[in-house]
Amino acid sequence: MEPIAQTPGTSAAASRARPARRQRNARGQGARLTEEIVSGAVALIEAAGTDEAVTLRAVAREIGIAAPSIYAHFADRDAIITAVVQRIFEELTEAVEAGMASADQDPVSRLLAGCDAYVSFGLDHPARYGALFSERRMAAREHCEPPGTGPARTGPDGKPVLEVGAETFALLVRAIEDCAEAGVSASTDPFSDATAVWVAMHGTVSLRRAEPWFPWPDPDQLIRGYVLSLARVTASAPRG
Amino acid sequence: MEPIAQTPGTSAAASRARPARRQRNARGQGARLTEEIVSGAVALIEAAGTDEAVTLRAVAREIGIAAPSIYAHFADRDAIITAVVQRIFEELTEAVEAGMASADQDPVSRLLAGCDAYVSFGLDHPARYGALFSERRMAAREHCEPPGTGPARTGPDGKPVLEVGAETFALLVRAIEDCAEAGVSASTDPFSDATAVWVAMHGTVSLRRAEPWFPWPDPDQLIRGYVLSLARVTASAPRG
DNA sequence: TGTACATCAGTGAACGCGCGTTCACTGATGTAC
DNA sequence: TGTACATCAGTGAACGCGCGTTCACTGATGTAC
Repeated sequence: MEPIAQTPGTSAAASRARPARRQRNARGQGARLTEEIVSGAVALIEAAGTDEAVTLRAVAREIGIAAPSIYAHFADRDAIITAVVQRIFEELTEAVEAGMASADQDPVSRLLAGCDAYVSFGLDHPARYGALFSERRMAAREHCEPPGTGPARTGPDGKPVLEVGAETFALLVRAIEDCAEAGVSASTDPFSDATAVWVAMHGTVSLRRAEPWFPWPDPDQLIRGYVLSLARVTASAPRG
Repeated sequence: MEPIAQTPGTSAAASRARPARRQRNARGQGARLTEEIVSGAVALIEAAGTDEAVTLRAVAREIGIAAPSIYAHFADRDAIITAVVQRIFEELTEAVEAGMASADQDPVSRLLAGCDAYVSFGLDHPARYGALFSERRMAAREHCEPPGTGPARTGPDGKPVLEVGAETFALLVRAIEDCAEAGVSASTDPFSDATAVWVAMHGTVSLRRAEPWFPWPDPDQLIRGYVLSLARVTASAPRG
């Protein structure tokens, strides 16, 4: 019997039978394990509902390697968390882009669809979303950048550079700009108005998760009401 | 030399010299330690910036007792967290009440002052505020109430009963009701509008804490803009 | 007023656990000659 | 084509730590007689 390539652990129920010795990656493919470590960490977050579950040993167990093997790919636990947050922000950005792409072409519909996708991502994947703004993630960031790096850095376009979640926020700004250019929003400062919309969406997701017993209104209605108002939309979207 | 009564540890810098044997509480005063445990836990949260710092041993160290002594007062760690959250919500309610009390008598001023106090509490005490909505607190709640307790419970007045933070939220609802009754708000559903304001305030505090590098606008202006709009205030406040 | 005793408010040692991290190592894969 | 060797991609045992929790205990405080 020849050894059979083992699918990397996709079960976060780590208490199953210890998997057989994993087949090692081929010569130049060591970086593949880097991705598996991140995926394993995300699986743990999803299973436990919190990024507190991401420990070196738990991740190693999850993907069927020995714990010290991680050190060849990440300096420490915080580095894993940082990579996980980047991965999840990419997923969030993709979700928002997909939502916008599936909407009608008019800018208000696209804005609403994007916001709807953001909130839906947060409500459908509360553990993932929570990891984006968790205390552990903040602790991980502190390791990366020493204090006194200076205030908001600005990019080549003169606008402030967002460190994480930049792409996601940029989609929102752009969507409001499109509305303003199309004459269906009175926004004169899309960046500020996008900030307001972001605050409302994050508050919605975050509070709903923290207070599930509260009689929350339907998120769709809420989003529609908030977003249209905060993005200063003047013309109603084509169909309801 | 007689033993000197020791002030309960108010220093969260737990690495100081081990305090002398603490003087025990008098006969019927055992409950006093219950309060000290909660205070010690809050001090740890304040010092570490997160409620992850609240462990039985750390709390015991903080207030100068042996770890097992806690079991006479709390069933486990989650029970401490639950008590801490109650304590902090009381503080938040007091802060909002104090803010409202210091404002002018007109209802819009009182509403704005209350909201300002809420946001200020969150920004000035991020660790405390964070504990109110943390993942650990959610985990603690799960222990308390078994699933299937049913949906939103209603109190004697027929309104849904908020489990934690009920008083704080009630202040907000009342403030909007007062505006509506005084004819300076078009709100026909103060509960829903208070929910909207709550979401905006929580989003503001929560995101600011998670993304300190972002070029956030002045919180006062933001609150004023959000609250007046979301609470459907029709008349402007007396001065600025 | 004196004394035996119950109670209260804790203590100290110990358990088993999972954790981050280190260290020396293994053994398959590719490469130089 | 064969063989010695370097490299890569990991492993396994062990460390010291802080944790939640248990257990038997201590010793001051109050109370009954």
